[in-house]
Amino acid sequence: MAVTLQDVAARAGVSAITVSRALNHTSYVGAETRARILAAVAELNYVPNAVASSLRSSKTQLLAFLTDITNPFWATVARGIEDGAMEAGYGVILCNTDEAEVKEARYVDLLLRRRIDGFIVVPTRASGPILQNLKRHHVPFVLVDRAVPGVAADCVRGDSRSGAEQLTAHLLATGARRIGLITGPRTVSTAEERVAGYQDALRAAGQPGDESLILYGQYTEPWGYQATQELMARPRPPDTLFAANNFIAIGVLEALHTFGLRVPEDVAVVCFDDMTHLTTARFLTTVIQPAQEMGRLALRLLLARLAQPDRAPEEIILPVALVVRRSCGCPFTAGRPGGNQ
Amino acid sequence: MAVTLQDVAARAGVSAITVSRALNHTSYVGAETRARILAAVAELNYVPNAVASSLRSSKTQLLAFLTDITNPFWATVARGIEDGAMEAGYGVILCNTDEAEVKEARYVDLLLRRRIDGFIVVPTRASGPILQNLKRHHVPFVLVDRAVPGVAADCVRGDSRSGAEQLTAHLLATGARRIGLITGPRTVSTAEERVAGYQDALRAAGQPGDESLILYGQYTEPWGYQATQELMARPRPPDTLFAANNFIAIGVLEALHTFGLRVPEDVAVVCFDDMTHLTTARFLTTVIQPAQEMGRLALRLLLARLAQPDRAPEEIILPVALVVRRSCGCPFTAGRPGGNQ
DNA sequence: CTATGATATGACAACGTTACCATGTTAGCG
DNA sequence: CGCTAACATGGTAACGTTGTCATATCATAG
Repeated sequence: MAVTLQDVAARAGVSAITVSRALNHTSYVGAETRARILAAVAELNYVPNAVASSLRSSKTQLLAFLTDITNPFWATVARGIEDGAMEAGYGVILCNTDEAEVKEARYVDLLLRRRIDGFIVVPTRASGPILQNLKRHHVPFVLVDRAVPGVAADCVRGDSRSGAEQLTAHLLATGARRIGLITGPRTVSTAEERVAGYQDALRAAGQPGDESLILYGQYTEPWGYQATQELMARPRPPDTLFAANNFIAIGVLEALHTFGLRVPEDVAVVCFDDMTHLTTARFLTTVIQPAQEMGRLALRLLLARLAQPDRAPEEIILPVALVVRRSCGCPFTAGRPGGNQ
Repeated sequence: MAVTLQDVAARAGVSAITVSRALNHTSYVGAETRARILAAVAELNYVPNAVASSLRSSKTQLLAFLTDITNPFWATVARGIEDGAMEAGYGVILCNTDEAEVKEARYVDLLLRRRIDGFIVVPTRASGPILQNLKRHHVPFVLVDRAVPGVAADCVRGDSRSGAEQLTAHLLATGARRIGLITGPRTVSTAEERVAGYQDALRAAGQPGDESLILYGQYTEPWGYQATQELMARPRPPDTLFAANNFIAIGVLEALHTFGLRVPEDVAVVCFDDMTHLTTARFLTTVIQPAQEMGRLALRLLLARLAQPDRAPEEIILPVALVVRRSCGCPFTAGRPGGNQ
């Protein structure tokens, strides 16, 4: 049915290996021969069979990115990965894990069978066993955004702690008294790091800090909504809300809206992660992480490891940027309604 | 290096084929033998090699979804596809085409080499040649959201025309006089269908309709922004803006904001496509398309075609739903600030 | 008691490519 | 002029699985 190397070879009057070499530039091939081969390829409409090639060479030239691509932040990271991968001759399989270990494990299994060359993973703390599994099978992987305790691996992440500290310090400097922090699950390192940064800033400002203002939950909109309701219903509600990621921020804004509270007049709001191309984003004071860059670097680490499997694990911590816009209600933004960015 | 069927077979004291059959439930295997095989698999940590399997059986059990996954709408469709695929034993490769034919073509090429079993594509009109290429290679595909003239294929799409008509009729019924329509590129069928629906409604209302109020462009935020600026700067600006998709809507809102115009007090805004979990969404009057359902159905069509390659092309047109919220400024929404949904 | 079909296992070859080894030709160099 | 190295091409086998054909046992039906 399908056209094979043999067919092309026959048509060009050479052997199959020569055709392979011509197409893969893997050895010398005479100029004239090459021309004849290319002609035959075009005439027969030959499409190389990567499956056979992979079997023989035990390289699939495929990488996988496991994350919740529903979140535009990760979609952007994916973009960074993809661009670089394409350039290096790799394809990328994007897998929607929904941050659920069950789906994650299932995908890893599926991809191991497919003999994927390498993984880029946005892990949770529960990913440990899954990553160990990858190690056992000697499949290289790189972590993005989050560290996993007990797993030494290449990793690219933003400086959550410092970012949260900057954000909190800014709030304190411009008059915030009680800052509610709505963060993600304890199983995710960034959730705790952002808490740590928040506490760093309070400590530096000589404030005691009220433990009850810190709510752990999920990195989701419903959690932002629910936590806001809870915080604002208290006898002494916070005057400022710090959402630990973009989805939480959306829930926060929504909840405040239903309460009839204005931002920033009644309550100031800030968040972590940006949501480029979302109206709310141009309004929110936030800490921006270089998403695309993150992807690009993760890919670079993975390629490096593919080339040299036994190199020492490398951890890249990317600087983050505080972007002050209107939602925190501070006076510094007067005159630039759209915020910068 | 890696454990193979042979190794497992040796350990279990049977032949390789028996192991294959035991694992794939593809023929009779004695209960005791199966147990021994499964034990051997576990002890040796055997992971089947799908590459070899694919080569032999000429089925990869892989599907691809080509679209701009950066758009949450498509990410949701992807979810629908994935869920069903997983269930049917297929993996899905998500590919970010950015709606650019160059990337689309490159991916198709890549995936044809990999002998993907089938494609689900969100095409543009320029996709014609690419789809013809798929046909030439007898690789099944299904279109989503958009028809491509001259290409007979399975297709799932929303009823854009009717949706746009409903939306426009609602606006006219509640007092809109001049409705600016900011739509996508002429190369995308939905962009024109939404225009057609808009015109249907005007005609039905006995209104002449002002051609200059219809602006074709891109399905992107910058275009929404730019088009809004242009429309609102005119001597007789529209009193209502109809954004033909979610990204455009975001640009529209942003532009109005920089103009200092309030929604809906100064200008009413409606759009097509929903943005679940976005604050702006709960505020916008919109036409909702069942994204996840769309994906699920597209997958079902593809599976049907895989099972029976020569069946007649099927086109599924999904009903869409008008959801009235606050942004259109009509009185019907009084008392439900959050809108429904 | 034999025919029939369900049960259970195996041998062999093939899928389409590339790794490895081999061979020959030509050009350059001492 | 013989020797090395770059250039050019081919043969054979192997990657790990499964399609196809073959064989054997056993129970049940006629």
